[in-house]
Amino acid sequence: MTKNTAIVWFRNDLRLADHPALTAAAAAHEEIILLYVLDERGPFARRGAAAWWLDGSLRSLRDDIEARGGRLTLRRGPGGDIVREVVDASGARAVYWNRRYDPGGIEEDTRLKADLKADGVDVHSCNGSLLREPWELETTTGGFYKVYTPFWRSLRAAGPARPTPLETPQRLSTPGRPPRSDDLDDWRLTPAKPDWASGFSKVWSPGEANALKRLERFLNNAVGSYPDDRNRPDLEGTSRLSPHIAFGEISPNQIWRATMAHCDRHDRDSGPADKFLSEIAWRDFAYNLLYHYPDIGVAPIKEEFASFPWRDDSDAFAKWSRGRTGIPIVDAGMRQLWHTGWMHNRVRMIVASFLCKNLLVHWGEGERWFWDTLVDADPANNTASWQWVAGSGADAAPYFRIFNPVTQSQKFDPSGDYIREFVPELAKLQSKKIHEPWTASSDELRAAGVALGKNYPLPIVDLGETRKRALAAYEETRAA
DNA sequence: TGAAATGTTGGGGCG
DNA sequence: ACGCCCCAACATTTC
Repeated sequence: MTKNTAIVWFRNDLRLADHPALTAAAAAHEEIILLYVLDERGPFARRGAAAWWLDGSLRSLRDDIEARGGRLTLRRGPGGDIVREVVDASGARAVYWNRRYDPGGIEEDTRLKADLKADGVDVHSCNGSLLREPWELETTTGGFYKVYTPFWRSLRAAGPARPTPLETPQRLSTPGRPPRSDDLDDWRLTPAKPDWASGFSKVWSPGEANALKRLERFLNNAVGSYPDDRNRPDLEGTSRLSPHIAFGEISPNQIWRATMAHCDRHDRDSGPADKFLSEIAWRDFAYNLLYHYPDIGVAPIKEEFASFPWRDDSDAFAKWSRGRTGIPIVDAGMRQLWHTGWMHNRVRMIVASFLCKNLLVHWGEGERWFWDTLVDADPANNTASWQWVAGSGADAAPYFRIFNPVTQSQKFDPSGDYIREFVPELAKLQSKKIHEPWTASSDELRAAGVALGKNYPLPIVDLGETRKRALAAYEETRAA
């Protein structure tokens, strides 16, 4: 008869180390079906830039599984239905997965779990992607945290749920007749005709092994200066782990332990480690918010924003999304996003503030653009961060906190080298003028080969006027 | 994880 | 020597 077989359903946890669902399944079952389902439904389906990453991540996972004697089964369709099919076809007695926290994912997992249990199939759901589950950390009054700083204090005191990361299973035994699998090439996750991802592979290497290398490199080279350099888009001051984390090629738990161990050995004070881990913890905080505010992706947390006078301005949005606003730091960020699938976090705040406040375009427009163009698109981070910038989120920046993109640019890209990299038409301008080329003299512009309105746009809005307009709009909704 | 407006202080030029 | 003004530089408040 059939052996004691289990299914491990991979989702945003494309790794073999520190994978609680896999470890539990491997410990209890002779044979494991390792399943990934490409599900194109819902607001958080992988597409665009993230689909490019998914392709690389799955290739890496497949190779790592095969190196351990297993097989990765690839299927396409509604996730729950496909898992059900594979259970029925294989006679598997149990299904293991690491939890999701978005409302659609929770609903699907809950229904599937009930269905399978009713038919005598065991289901085990695990925490594979958070330091602590959203229901684990409570305020002293028994509620969930809505403000980051106390959340972080609580999480830091608690530490991650698993004291040490789980080992990679040495041997993965797949049934002799494994389930039918799609061919990854047939999914065509990478672009062909206009290959907009040609720049991605120069910057990124998806996969679990590369995630670990990236972490190692960051710890050895940059974590010490992280508190100073993390806001500098012109430097390699950040870990650039975000896409690896978003696809679960590495867990926050692994990052926590490795960072602590490294800094114990190398750093007198724990300042850099603490600063870095507090940024990792923002992701946990975003999942905490997504879990407790399931409609964070569609509705403002602060209710007064329901009546905010957002503007419908497809022309301005088009210029923003393609990096043609005439504000150099904004255009540099949006072009970095388009060409590399990633944007420095400081610049994300600047371009988002510009969209929501200077252009008064609804944060949801930006959220969707980021979802399609970021390789690190994350359901919790993306929605929570956009609401944070817009001012409508929990613990959001006060609405009147409006960035001046020129000031931000001068402060965080002092030499202008970040702008020069992504807005080459301005490269010859002096550092003093590159942040606001409209203030340069006609001689300076001519010498730099810049013709405003011709080869680089004039600013599409006046920063001072739109700032006042945003404050007035906020005042309006607050009064209402 | 702001920016701008407004207020305060203190050094220096100058009559 | 003194008062006056100017204006950085810094601090506070306001949005």
